[in-house]
Amino acid sequence: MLTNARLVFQSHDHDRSLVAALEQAVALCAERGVRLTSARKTVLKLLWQSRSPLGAYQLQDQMSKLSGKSIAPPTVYRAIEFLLEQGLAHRIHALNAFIGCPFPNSLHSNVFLICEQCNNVAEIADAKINQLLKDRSEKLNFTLRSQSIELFGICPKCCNGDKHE
Amino acid sequence: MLTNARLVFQSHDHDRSLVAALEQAVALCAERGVRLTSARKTVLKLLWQSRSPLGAYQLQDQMSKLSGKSIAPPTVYRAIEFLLEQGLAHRIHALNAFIGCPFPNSLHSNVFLICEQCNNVAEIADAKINQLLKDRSEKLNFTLRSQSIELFGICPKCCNGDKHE
DNA sequence: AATATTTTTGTTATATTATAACATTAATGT
DNA sequence: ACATTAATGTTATAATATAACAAAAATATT
Repeated sequence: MLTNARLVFQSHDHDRSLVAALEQAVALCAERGVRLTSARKTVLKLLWQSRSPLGAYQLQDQMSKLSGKSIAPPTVYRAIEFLLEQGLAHRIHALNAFIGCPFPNSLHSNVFLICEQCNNVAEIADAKINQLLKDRSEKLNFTLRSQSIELFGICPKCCNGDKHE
Repeated sequence: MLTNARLVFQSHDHDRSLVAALEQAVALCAERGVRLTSARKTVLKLLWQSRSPLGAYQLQDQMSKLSGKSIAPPTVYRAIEFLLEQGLAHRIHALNAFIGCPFPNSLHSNVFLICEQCNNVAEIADAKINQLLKDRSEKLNFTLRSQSIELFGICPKCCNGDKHE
């Protein structure tokens, strides 16, 4: 099982993972011949800086502040669209919000652990989960193409009495 | 594994399952001492009549037509809220749409098979899936409280060349 | 380098989904 | 019958997302 849960649900050097994630994104885009433009990079950076998912309009606010000029929704949504296509970000459907993907180059399962208290989100990539869902689908002659698995609960940090963050 | 997939993804006597579902809902609400009012019943009926999930504004349209008067969004959303609370309907987050629950009185897992072609949705309740997700969560000290599992793909009916419905 | 082509961004407007707040009506309990 | 609670009606608006077209920037072509 691949996960960033221990990282996300604990204090850690967030700046370092941000830098690493951005470097990886740059490399991946170069490799694929797609353009990680400045708007796209900014959105990715903002998503990474936040441990919890950000909505499009939160991103819009932050981008406006950063750039000093007003940013329209389509700008944000286009950047998000690109990042989703490239697997650099994920959409959390239950929250209408977005989050940076911690392992963009691995085949993974879109399994998210969402803390209802601090709103932090960790991702799991687990072969067994994938296999089981594939098995169940096949049994019903359903051809599985993609999945969205959102688990809600309380993260270890919040469980231990920490009030917020 | 409990599922309505074979039913949903095949031709079947839809009216009969509708009647059965409504009867069960009436019984359940009586048992719990909550009121299945006419608005709520209408929404449940509409959700059941449709094999694919309906959005709030689709429900609004249909309710308006049925009643001959215009229905405002809050009316629809309140009915939906009630049905969700009672476990008589589910929200499909990825579609912002709602569907009747085929087994409202069983502890189940909120696993949905969503056909990308005909939009029909089947539900699975599977102990093994639940257990596995619980295990993974526990391993990461994450206290699982609820889940939303949405699987996208092609249902057997559409796979066999049927174009729509 | 100049031009054509493609891709990305800007801009305006609007569609879609969802809820807040308060008035009214209906159901239930006393 | 009256008080209380629950549900619905009504109006307005918030929050999320996209369509359509113009402008600019990057890339490819000559």
